[in-house]
Amino acid sequence: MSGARPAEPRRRDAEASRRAILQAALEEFAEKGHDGARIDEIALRAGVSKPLIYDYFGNKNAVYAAALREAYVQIREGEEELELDAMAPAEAIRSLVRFSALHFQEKPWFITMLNTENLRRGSTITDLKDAGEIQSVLVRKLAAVLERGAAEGVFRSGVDPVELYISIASLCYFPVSNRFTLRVVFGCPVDRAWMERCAEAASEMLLLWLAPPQNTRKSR
Amino acid sequence: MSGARPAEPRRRDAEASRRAILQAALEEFAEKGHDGARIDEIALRAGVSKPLIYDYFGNKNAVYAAALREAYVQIREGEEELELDAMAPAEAIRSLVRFSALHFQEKPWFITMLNTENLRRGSTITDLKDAGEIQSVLVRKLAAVLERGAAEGVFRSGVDPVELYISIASLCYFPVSNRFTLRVVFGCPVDRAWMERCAEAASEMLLLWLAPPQNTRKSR
Amino acid sequence: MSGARPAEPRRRDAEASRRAILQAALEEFAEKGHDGARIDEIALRAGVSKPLIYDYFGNKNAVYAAALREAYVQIREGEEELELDAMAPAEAIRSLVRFSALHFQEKPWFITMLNTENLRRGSTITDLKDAGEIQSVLVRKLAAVLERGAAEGVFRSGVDPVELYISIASLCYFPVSNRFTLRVVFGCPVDRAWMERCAEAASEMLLLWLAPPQNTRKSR
Amino acid sequence: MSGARPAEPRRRDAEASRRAILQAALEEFAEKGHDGARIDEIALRAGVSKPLIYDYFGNKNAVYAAALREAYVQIREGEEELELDAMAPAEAIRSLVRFSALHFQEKPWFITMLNTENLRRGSTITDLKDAGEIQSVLVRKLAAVLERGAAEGVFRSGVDPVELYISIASLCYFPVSNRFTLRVVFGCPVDRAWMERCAEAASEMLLLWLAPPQNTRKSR
DNA sequence: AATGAATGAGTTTTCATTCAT
DNA sequence: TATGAATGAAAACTCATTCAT
Repeated sequence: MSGARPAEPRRRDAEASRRAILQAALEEFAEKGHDGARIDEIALRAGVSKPLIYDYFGNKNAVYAAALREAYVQIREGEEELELDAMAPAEAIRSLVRFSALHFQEKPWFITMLNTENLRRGSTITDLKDAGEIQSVLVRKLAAVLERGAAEGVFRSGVDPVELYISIASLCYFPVSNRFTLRVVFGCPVDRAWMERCAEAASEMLLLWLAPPQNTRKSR
Repeated sequence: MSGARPAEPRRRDAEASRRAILQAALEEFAEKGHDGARIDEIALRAGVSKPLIYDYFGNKNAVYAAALREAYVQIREGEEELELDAMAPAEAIRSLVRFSALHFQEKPWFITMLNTENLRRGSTITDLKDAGEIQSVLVRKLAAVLERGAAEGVFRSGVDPVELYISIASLCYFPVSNRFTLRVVFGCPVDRAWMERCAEAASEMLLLWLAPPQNTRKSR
Repeated sequence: MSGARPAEPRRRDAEASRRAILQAALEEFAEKGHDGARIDEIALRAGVSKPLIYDYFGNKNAVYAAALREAYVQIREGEEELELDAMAPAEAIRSLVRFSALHFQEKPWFITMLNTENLRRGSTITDLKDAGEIQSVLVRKLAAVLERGAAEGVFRSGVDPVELYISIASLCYFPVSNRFTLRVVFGCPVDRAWMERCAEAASEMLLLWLAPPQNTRKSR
Repeated sequence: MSGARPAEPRRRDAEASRRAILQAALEEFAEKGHDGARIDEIALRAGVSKPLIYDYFGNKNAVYAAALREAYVQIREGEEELELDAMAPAEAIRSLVRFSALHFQEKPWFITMLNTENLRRGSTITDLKDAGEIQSVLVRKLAAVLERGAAEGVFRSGVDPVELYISIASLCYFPVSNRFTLRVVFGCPVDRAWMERCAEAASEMLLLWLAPPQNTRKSR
């Protein structure tokens, strides 16, 4: 029932072993949460023995911390590839919304890791030294887009880039994070097409909100 | 170590014991998640012995299912008290947004229970027979508000009430659900005032989105 | 191979279970030392399950601490039964020496517990609140004997009772504590008879040492 | 590590590694006992890798056996340097007592190794082929001292040198071996000065005991 | 001669659950 | 109705030992 694929052995290659453990941990913690995750299962998924995990990370919490960090690193890598500078402001927003929705859906461990960490009241992320820097890049990019948009007259000015980012994330996060309860409670068909419509609606909503006061609606 | 307050004993009152266990379970599961929750701790919080919990509920999963159901019941009770019919359409929207944001923040167990259940891929809610009905009331109310708004010319027509509800929930859910990571990663001061500004912005955004095509912005 | 006797079960009697665990722990720690002792083995010896041990004591160290305390309690009980007041001073000394030698030999856990605790640099006994009082009774009794002896002119005065006790213990302790190495290195027949000759010699030595300056030897 | 030397023969390196391991093992086993000692820690202390230890010694027990033997070798070396033949009999006794007390205190691994081995019921020393010879030298020297003393009329005759040695060891061993528990239980200030007073008293006691029947006390 | 990489077989500890009253 | 006593099964973690170079 649990996704144990023995994984081919990578013999005597410390760095490869480390990375295998990290990815296995990310998946296991994301699927089961901090307390539901099993070191045994991580070892199985990574194709290594349990003691090796302790050799490399020390204890379960440290493995968890490394997995949490990895979740952030992975989304940051995706965000950094976005070339927002090269796009028209409205297009940049649409692009980021689309990326977020996609990433949340295709790398499901990101959302569940965040939920798990928030359930634990952020006790681990607080200790990750570089957690702050980890997303500052994106905020700076967003600030630039907002400025350009204001200068070009397509956005109103004075929008806080962090607030904008949180709105984007909110609209993309909830439908994915809560897809199982939504399916049961509202009967939503929580599939790819539905998610894309969500992202579409989110872009609409955000661009309306960013539009300058006197502007009439342009919409799609 | 966790917030165990022994609670005064309720002697020989089956219904009271049941309710004490239920509330204790709701808090424990909401604080620690399904796997982190401890039957011992629930017994302690409820001021009863462990075997009593098994007598009443059968096993840990059944206690969890009852707690999950209780979370929905509690929010539905709040929503039913909202007199959306008596308000102007825009006011009704604002009111629901405010209520959602407030409820998420003041009854923190709702969000964490949903996250926990979604981490478990909805395996429990699927079996709750009445889960579907549980929120249909609200959707019907929202549909009525939307119709009234369209009739009065303040909303565009053709808006799906479920989609609207999900958007409302999204904007209110994420900032509360992720408050610990947001604080660390973005340095947000995740307090009451900040949440109210989030709700304010959410209302703005939603009303703009609901506005009919030709309408100019009203804003506050 | 290890001295596991399943022991008859004492069902549903908390105090009896506690005592069974304590005695089993005393024997196991005394035989194997702190790190060699096994909780599994203690459970087996006591005829209870492992979790019960954790219920009652908390963890291995706490079990060890309780066992160490018990070792002292047991020897104190023996010492308290000695009626030194009723004996002539020299007889009291002989009696205490004999008791010590006997106790060391017949309750072998006392010596090995002390050795174990000293190997651990007294890290546990330091935290036992009542460790100090535990032997003060005996020292007071010895002081009385010394005073009586001095008054009667059979002992010199000014002997420190603690120093005397340590000398007694030294002479009785070493031959028992080191019986295995002594047997191999010196070929001593470390049996009951040999131990009694040791105690005899110890008494001689101590009484000579206690004798007042002018006294001529009485000997046996 | 040592840079400017004409390449040393490999055998010398091997021998140095062996000795480093042996001393590291002696210290580790003496500090933690057989079961508390860690091969990892021995490797660390010795500055070599774990597999090297297995190459040289085979397994943990063999390392332990070698360390135990080394403890005896070291004390024998000290005892052999004592020139008991050149001293007056009483002086020889005092000298040996002083040496024992000093050695026990300054080479603390001797006592803890003996205690550890006795905890293990001598299972290792029994297999050391040369354990017996290891201290016979000292016993022969002591026998000679006793004979000289008897001939000179300062000792009574018929004293068993082994019994004498055990008495000496007893009085010097216990206060050092049990210094941690003694400190807590009796409040003894177990420092250098205190130990010297113990040795002093031990010499007194032993010489009184060795004195011939008619002799009056000399004392200091 | 020497070591970094890896693990099998335990050991302590935890926890949902049942027994007996 | 209620609970103190007890445990089987499993989890995190450890450690002597071997592998491969």
